[in-house]
Amino acid sequence: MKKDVINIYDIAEMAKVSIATVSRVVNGSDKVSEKTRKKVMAVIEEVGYTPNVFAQGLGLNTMHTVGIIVPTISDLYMSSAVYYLQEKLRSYGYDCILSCSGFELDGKQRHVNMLLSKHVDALILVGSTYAGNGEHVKDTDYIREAAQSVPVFVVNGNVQGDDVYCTVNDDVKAVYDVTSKLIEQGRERIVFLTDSQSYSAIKKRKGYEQALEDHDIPLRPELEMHVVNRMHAVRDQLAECKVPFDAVIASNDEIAVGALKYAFKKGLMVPEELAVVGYNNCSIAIACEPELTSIDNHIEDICYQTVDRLIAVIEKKETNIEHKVVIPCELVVRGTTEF
Amino acid sequence: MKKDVINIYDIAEMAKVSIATVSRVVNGSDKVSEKTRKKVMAVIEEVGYTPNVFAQGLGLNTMHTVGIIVPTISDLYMSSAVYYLQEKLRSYGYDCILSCSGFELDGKQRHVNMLLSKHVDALILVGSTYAGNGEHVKDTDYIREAAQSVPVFVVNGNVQGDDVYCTVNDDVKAVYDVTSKLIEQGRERIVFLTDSQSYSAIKKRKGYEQALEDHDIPLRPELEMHVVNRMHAVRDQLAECKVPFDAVIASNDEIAVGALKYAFKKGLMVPEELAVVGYNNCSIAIACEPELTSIDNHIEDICYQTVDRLIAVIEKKETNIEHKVVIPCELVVRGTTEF
DNA sequence: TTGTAGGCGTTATCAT
DNA sequence: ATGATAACGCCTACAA
Repeated sequence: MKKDVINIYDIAEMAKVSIATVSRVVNGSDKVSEKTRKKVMAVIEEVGYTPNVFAQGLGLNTMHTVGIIVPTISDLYMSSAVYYLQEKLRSYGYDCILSCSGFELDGKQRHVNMLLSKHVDALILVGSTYAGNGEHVKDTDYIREAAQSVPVFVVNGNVQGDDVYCTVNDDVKAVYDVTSKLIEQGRERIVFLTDSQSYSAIKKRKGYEQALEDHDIPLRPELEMHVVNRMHAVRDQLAECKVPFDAVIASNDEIAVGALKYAFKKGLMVPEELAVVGYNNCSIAIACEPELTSIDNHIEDICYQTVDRLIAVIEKKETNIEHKVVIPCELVVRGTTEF
Repeated sequence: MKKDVINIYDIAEMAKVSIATVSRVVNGSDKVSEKTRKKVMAVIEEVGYTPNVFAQGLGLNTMHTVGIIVPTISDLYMSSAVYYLQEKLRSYGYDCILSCSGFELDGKQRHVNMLLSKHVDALILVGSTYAGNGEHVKDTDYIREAAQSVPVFVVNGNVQGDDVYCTVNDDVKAVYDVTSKLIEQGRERIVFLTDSQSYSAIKKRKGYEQALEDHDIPLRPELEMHVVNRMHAVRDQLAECKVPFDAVIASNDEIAVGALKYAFKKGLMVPEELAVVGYNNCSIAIACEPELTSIDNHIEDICYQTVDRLIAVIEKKETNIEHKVVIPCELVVRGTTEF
């Protein structure tokens, strides 16, 4: 019982004009008399004609679609990023094909190629995992290669290359500032927790280390811990830490809540005996008690910035688009610190 | 610096065969001699040829793409559903176009039509919001209309119609069972909290009311509260409740955590003085303290069921596909109840 | 202002 | 087993 698909010839016939004229009307050309336009529009409205996107795509080699790749969408940070991206893209008339690549290089490459073969107009990679860890430049070669076909935009990661555009947070400063605040309140044994070696994790660590140095506090390797991104795992890993500590800075809110659970289990007062700072300011930050002080990365701004530049590149063919835009973070103070 | 796009004619020329033969090789036809196949494949590999999807789409009228519509992706329930859906679809060689429609009828209709005009092979609507509230059958007419063009699959919602397929949870039973358990432990004043009038909210309420009735406990309208889906709002709304209560069943985990925050503010012991049960068993359920007893809806199963049937319908043209599949829920017991 | 015709890259139906 | 050719539906010079 499929609806009969009607095409431009049908409209042309019904309106007693040529298909060229119908095409002009549909595409808003000004070379059509008002009278014919009205006539054609009437027919189009009546039968509810929409141009066949495949045929359009074939000729123009674009379907007004951009590919969005995330490691996983099942994560509050990623999903809100995708939300803002697709909302903004849609406002410009673009659809998004979503693809979850996982965290492995192999998967990333495969998914990039799959989307390229779909002739998307641009590619957006969401998450600092796509920026590699800075050690092996080769790990991001596939991005530069993709950018030879289509402009690539990286959200929260920095990758250098022609036609590669990045939007990142000022993570170094954000962590530097909050670490300094903790130090100035007398905390000296501050734990830094992260679950990856990604671009943004590295920046956060840098801010942490820089703040310690600038306050003449020796770095203690035991306090920089690599953890698994699950709350209970973090709690248990902290319990095994041999040295005492009085504050925790985590690279995301889940990990921070893990630290909170550690405090709860140990019977430590938060924030008096242990201060905790999270990252991303997602809804988990207000689900716990006390509620979590967290660094908000203004993901909405990042996404809008990204899409605006994307449109400028692919539609207006603007050539002087910034390759790297930095969005500031904001410290949202709640109950797990004494700020 | 775009890469030169090479097409089937180029391959044909380089391999000294006709385009028809190239097409056969690409599509794995068995009417090609092993020798020519080798020859053509060699050329294809060498130059890295991939068929133009637009041209394929134009001829076959499909691009192996399904449209997924969610009210918002920025929600743990929706995002994990989308994760499982797209993962499974991709394993079958299908891509997904994602679309966030909001909760209003108007937006839903618009987004459905937009995806239809993209000639997706099927449509998946995620969330019971698409099932209407059961009062106005007209509210789901747009779904039946869409199903005239393409099969429609509803995740967690029940809509009747030709070529409309639904996968839902056994919400009535899940809530009935947990309510009964609470009653059997001596709780008599059980609050039921929901933020919508959706299909699944209605089923949950039904389970709640049925359990009370079966245990000869009078329904109290004051205890069935409609709340805003934000933790602090729930907390404050509960604080204004005039009648006492000793248990809360919430239609999602955020709302349940709101109840937890109410207890914390009032200084009530959980679960001794107030038991709390959430729904969806998302990561928020383990972020709070005590951790939340929650009803797990096995969203992974729902999604896999959905995609399996989708493939059966659109590829194998099977005709005896179940229009409604029910997946059981599972009660995950944690610290907010005395089960 | 309007119409004609060629091209976009496949797939599929014929012949051969 | 292979090749020639007609769709598929649209856009857009170029002609009128």
